[in-house]
Amino acid sequence: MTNATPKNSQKNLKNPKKAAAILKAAEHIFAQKGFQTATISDIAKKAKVSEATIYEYFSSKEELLFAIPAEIIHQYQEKNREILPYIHGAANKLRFLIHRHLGLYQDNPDYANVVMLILKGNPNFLKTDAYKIVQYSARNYIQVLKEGMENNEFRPDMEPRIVRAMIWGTIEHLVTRKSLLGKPENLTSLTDSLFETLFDGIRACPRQQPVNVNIHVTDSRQS
Amino acid sequence: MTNATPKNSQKNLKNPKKAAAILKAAEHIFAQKGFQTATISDIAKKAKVSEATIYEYFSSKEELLFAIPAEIIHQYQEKNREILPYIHGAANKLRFLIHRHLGLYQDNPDYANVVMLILKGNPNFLKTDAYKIVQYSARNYIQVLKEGMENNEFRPDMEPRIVRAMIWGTIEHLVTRKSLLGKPENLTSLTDSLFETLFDGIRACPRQQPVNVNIHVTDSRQS
Amino acid sequence: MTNATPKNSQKNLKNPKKAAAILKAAEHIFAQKGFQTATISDIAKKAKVSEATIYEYFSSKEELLFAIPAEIIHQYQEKNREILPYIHGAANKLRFLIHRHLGLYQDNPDYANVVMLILKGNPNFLKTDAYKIVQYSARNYIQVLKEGMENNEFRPDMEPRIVRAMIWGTIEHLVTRKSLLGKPENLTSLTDSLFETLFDGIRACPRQQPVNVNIHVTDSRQS
Amino acid sequence: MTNATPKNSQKNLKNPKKAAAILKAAEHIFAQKGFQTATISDIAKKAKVSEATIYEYFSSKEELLFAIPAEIIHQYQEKNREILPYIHGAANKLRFLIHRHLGLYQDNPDYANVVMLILKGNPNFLKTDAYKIVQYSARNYIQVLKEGMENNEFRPDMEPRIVRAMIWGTIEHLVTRKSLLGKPENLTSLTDSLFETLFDGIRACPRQQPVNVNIHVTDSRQS
DNA sequence: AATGAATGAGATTTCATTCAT
DNA sequence: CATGAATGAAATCTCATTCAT
Repeated sequence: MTNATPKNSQKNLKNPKKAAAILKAAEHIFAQKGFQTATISDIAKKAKVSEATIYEYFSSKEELLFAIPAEIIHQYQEKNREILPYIHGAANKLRFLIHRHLGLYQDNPDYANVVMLILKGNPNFLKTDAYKIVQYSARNYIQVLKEGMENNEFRPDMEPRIVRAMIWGTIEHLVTRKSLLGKPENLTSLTDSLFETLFDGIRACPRQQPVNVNIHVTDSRQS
Repeated sequence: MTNATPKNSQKNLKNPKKAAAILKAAEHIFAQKGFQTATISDIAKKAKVSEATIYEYFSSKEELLFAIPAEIIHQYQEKNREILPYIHGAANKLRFLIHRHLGLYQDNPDYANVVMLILKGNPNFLKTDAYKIVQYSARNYIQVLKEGMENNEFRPDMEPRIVRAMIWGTIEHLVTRKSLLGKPENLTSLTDSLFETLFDGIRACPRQQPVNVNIHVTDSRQS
Repeated sequence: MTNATPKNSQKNLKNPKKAAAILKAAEHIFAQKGFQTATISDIAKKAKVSEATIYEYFSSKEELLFAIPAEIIHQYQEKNREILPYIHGAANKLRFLIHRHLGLYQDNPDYANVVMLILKGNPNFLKTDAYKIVQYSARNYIQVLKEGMENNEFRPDMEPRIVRAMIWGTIEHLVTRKSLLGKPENLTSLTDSLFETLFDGIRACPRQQPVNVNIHVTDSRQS
Repeated sequence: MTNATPKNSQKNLKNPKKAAAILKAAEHIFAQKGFQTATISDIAKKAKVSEATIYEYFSSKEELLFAIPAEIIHQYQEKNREILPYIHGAANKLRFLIHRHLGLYQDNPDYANVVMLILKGNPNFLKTDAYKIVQYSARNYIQVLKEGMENNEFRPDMEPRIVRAMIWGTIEHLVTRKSLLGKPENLTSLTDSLFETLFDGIRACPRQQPVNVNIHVTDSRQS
């Protein structure tokens, strides 16, 4: 029962196009119906393969579920890695990460559903390789936050873990709401609000009344 | 799912002690095993009643799940309502709400599991009465935030919905992490970090706003 | 997975009549179709219960199979134990045991099929409690054989284990043939042939031992 | 099951080496796991061919199973036929047959497993050509037994079919025990015990009390 | 001749749920 | 009220087998 060599360790097995089609179908069906309610038969139908074929590519329904994030996250990370160096300043980088993060879910609503409503509640997902990538992606934030502290862009007494928790938590909260209620129609447009609030806090500016300076120019010259 | 005539509209039906025992058992078993994996039989065993008895009190497994939050949230709200008036200032109220919120999950880890890992992912929960209370509880935050804006404790350009999303998101993120990874051992001790970060932001040298200077030049020279 | 308390340790669970009906049906269907070919559905239909009910009484198809011999062997043993004391002489007892043994299978052809064609080839059966009874029943033979050796009914240099193997082997061979080919129509009628051959061997002119003759010569002649 | 035009009537089709390799692999895997549990995939892996290739040589899993005995029995028979004429006396021949029979299984434990635990319980096997050879091999015994009766080596009232059943039954019983329990480590060493018991029976020698003969010599001569 | 890839076809098993007592 | 007993209804997963290359 303890398979040293799991049946399908690499997803590239056999026909990768078909594997991708199955994954896409699974993503959609799971997003639509949830994990338990969705059936392999549904997914097979959508992917236009037989149920048995799905098992040629993924050894169980759960493995199929866990395989969904891999590709999408990989590409997401890749692009981040590519662009980040060109952005100057930790604050700008942070804003970029948030924007990308929200964009990821905005552009892939099925994926958002799967992650927020299904994967997040599944403790087994934590043991997954896909989860490793997620963790890795979390480190991006920490790096940028630390960079900002060294830079003097961010407060030196900032606690990166709390801040990251705030960012992720907020994003996940917003994405989940959108998944369930459809409410924040547009996620990426919230980037700035989120970023600014995070950056400047919510404390009222200590009443920055303008200072009035009266300058009286007296010309002592005799013209 | 929307039962016109729900079998047991009031949970107080029959023996309320037994209903509570069943709920407590359900909370524990669901927290332990997840919704699908948990069986009515498990819950019946834990509650020391027969499976059929559970159906005397709750009309379905899902209704049983959805019934879990009612009592605990009710008491939570009650206490909040009771204490809040005695706290001065919106900031202090906000800090209090955060502390209570974290405390709720910290003190009820089974409940935390059920909410974060099971209920949050179940779209049907939104149709529930129990969810109404949750929504109501969200309004507390909004009220306090608005109070703070009117007070001039919070910035006038603050967006309450975003801020509330940040608070809830962060809290849920932390609680979920604790549920899954056990990691932030102590949740309530994070209250201040969270609150301060939210309040003051992460920008270095905050309040570095330029001073507005009105220059009024009066020229007494005779031209 | 390692159930300390197997789901249905005692078959008497619930309605013993129903359990017996299921067993009888299973015996018949298994005998007819073999283990793999037979389906739970077949058995359920024959027993006039639902498939699920079968699983209320027996936790798996294999357990159901293994449960078949228990009752029948128990009664067989019981009767043997009851009668044996009234039979005089090891040879007679042995003949009786053989007769009973053949009779058991002759009177229960379905049971014979199940044992000879299915159970005998299933290594898991050896771990079964039912198998313990079978072993116990084997000891009957050994006892009687030993009794006969002490009695001087059987040769002192006889090897009980070989003889028992011969008896069991022959019986099983005959029963299997009957199960498969229907050939020895009547099994019990072979008791005597088997017993005699075993008893006297196949050597021609047995007991051809030289006769010892004491010659006592009395001479009445007058010398 | 009775294929009018069996796909591969002669096993020598194509590459006979490969056919033999597949058969050897099948023998091993079937012996190890049983018929149902063993998969074509297992066998293919062991034989280092693809699953499809197996179907080039054998038209079904069951045909593959049934093909296992052919070669081994053929050689066994061949050798028997070769040697038997050189053995004098039916008793010696019988002893030889028993010895060979036990030796066959002793030297081929996988084969023993397959025959005793799998083939014996499969009624379809009886329809097989391979089974014909087995039957033929049984006739050897009958011939020798009859020869012994004509010879006056064996009792004239002996019943060859019973005796053959005893021999086969005993052998199969012993082999099965060894397959399942590993118990009679060495099978061939039991040849003599088995033969002697069969030959001389188990009856104690009838207390050969010496016969007293009184000879009274009377001399009627007149001296 | 050999095989990689695809699938048809079911059977076992599990529970939530019901109902008669 | 409480429950023991019965079951309906599926869904996952497994392989033997086929076929195009």
